[in-house]
Amino acid sequence: RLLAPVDAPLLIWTSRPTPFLSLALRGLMSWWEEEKYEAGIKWKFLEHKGPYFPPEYNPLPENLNFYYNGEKLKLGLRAEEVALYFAQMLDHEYTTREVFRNNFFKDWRKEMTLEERMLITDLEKCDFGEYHNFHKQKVEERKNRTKEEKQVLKEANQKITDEYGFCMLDHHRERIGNFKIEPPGLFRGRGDHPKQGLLKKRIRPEDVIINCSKESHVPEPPAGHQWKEVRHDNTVTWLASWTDNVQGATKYVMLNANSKLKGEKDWEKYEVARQLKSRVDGIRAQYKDDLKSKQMGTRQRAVALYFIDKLALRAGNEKEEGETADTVGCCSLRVEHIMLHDSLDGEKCVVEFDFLGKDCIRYYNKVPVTKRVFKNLKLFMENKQPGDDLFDRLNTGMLNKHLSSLMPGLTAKVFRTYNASITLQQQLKELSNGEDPPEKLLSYNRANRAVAILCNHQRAPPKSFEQSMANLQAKIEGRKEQLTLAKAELKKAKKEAKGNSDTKLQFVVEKKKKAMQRCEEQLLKMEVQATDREENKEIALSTSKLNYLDPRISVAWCKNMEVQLDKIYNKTQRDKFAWAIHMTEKDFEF
DNA sequence: GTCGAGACTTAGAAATATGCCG
DNA sequence: CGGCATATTTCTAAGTCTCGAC
Repeated sequence: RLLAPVDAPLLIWTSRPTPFLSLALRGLMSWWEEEKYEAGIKWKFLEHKGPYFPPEYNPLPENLNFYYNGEKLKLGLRAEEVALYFAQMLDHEYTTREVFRNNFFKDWRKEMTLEERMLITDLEKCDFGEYHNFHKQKVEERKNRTKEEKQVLKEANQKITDEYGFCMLDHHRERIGNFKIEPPGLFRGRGDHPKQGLLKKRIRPEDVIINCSKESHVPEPPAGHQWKEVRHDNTVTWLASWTDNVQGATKYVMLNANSKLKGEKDWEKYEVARQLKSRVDGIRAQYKDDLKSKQMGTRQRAVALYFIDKLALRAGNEKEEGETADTVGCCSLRVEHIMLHDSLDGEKCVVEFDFLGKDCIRYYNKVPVTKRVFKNLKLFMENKQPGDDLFDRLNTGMLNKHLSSLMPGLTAKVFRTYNASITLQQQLKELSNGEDPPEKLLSYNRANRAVAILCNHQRAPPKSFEQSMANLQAKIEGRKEQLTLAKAELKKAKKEAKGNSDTKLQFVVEKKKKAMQRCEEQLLKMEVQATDREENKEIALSTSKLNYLDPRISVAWCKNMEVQLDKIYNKTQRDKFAWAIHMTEKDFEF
């Protein structure tokens, strides 16, 4: 375990607690300048108002009807509410899926009265049309709200945030990340999820555990209700929790990313990754050596580590079958997920990966590997069925146990952080040659993009992508014409001014020149933007920026390149990375 | 060693806000 | 100044990893 980040300013000031404490107490110090608590203790004082509950169900107007088999039918309140969840989603592809429909129907029937259940036995015979239209109408109304109405709503929301969105943690007033209890609805899993469509039930105060300090004012449950439990556990960071009925998982109310608790953890994460930097050569030498081991388990571990390091694959924990979509990571790869090519496209020993990873995002890649890795893979695949585990003698527990013996704090995911950050740093060095601001930004985005590609961070292309590209192209053409015109005018003005000492004419030349240059600049800016956008069509940059790239690399780059920080980090991101912005100098090296 | 619960980070989609252009 | 594209925020699912019971 790390006690303190490697090159952190001196944090442990136990020898002079008084001035330190008073500053901290008065809120004059930033958290990254404060002393840390002993291992495992996350806070000494925690006070909050409890989570915010969504409004109760508001019954539909009397005149709205549901039809079963063409017959008008008045549903009871509970059945009506759940039916509306489904009706609201009718425009979504989800509601056409067999699994979604069956799951919904099964759970919906549980909410029905006995009579309703006797009657309604076939989802195909259900007509939610009026519910659906009612919902669409509501959405339309929401869209058409006047400025004044929007303002009123905004203020009401702000009031809720002011009251429930903050807590006191030690001497800091901190923003809470998700202080709103998740509203009920139909479960929307990603990809081919076996539980899609199941009813996600309404959470009541009786389901919620509150965590706060003993000496704090315990939050009041909503009128007429009780909390499930109030506990005072300062070894955890959550303020409230409940169990989700669909997956049986615990959900938490936690602090915002700009908080002390989250920030410290983030900082520590990058410090561990930097430690890996200085040890990675040795670790690579070792797993290369392990490829020859007599122990099959060791060899499998070595190949897995090779993939995790080279391709930034996730660890790949086992998953409970039938509970989630069928996705894999490194350790859970199956024989069917890779194909071996002795030679492909002029390269030798090529492994072709094709599998669904986290969030059912497809990982597809063709990678040349070393002979030894290739031979090992052949061996691991011998006499196996497509559905068998590739690494049958390995799991994430064993892998991480081994890693933590190589370096304290080292786990599989540290390689992702390390490789992402080091790639950004290298790319920024290679790509940036002092140019115009838009070109510098393009370089930054390209470096970011290299990381996003490494980590396989994808997105659905924006709906209006083609249109917006075409618009931009048209604008570029327009600007080009304008530039030609501007150039011609400049030439003309120069000609007129030549051999003429009239300062007025000289002045005109200057003016035309400026106009031409401005035009040129704008054209360049647009062309750069077009390139950037095209390259970014199916790549999501935000995930790596937020979770994998040591912000100090970016802050140092901005300082060196004289780029405004807000060109690469928006307000939220600057808040989250305040610690890095505060402490980073030009010479920072990851 | 194995297993499941628990706690926390990482993820892309969807909703909402912003701002730009005619 | 309104409509639309883009940027930001919100939402919550889906991972990783640790720990304690057996």
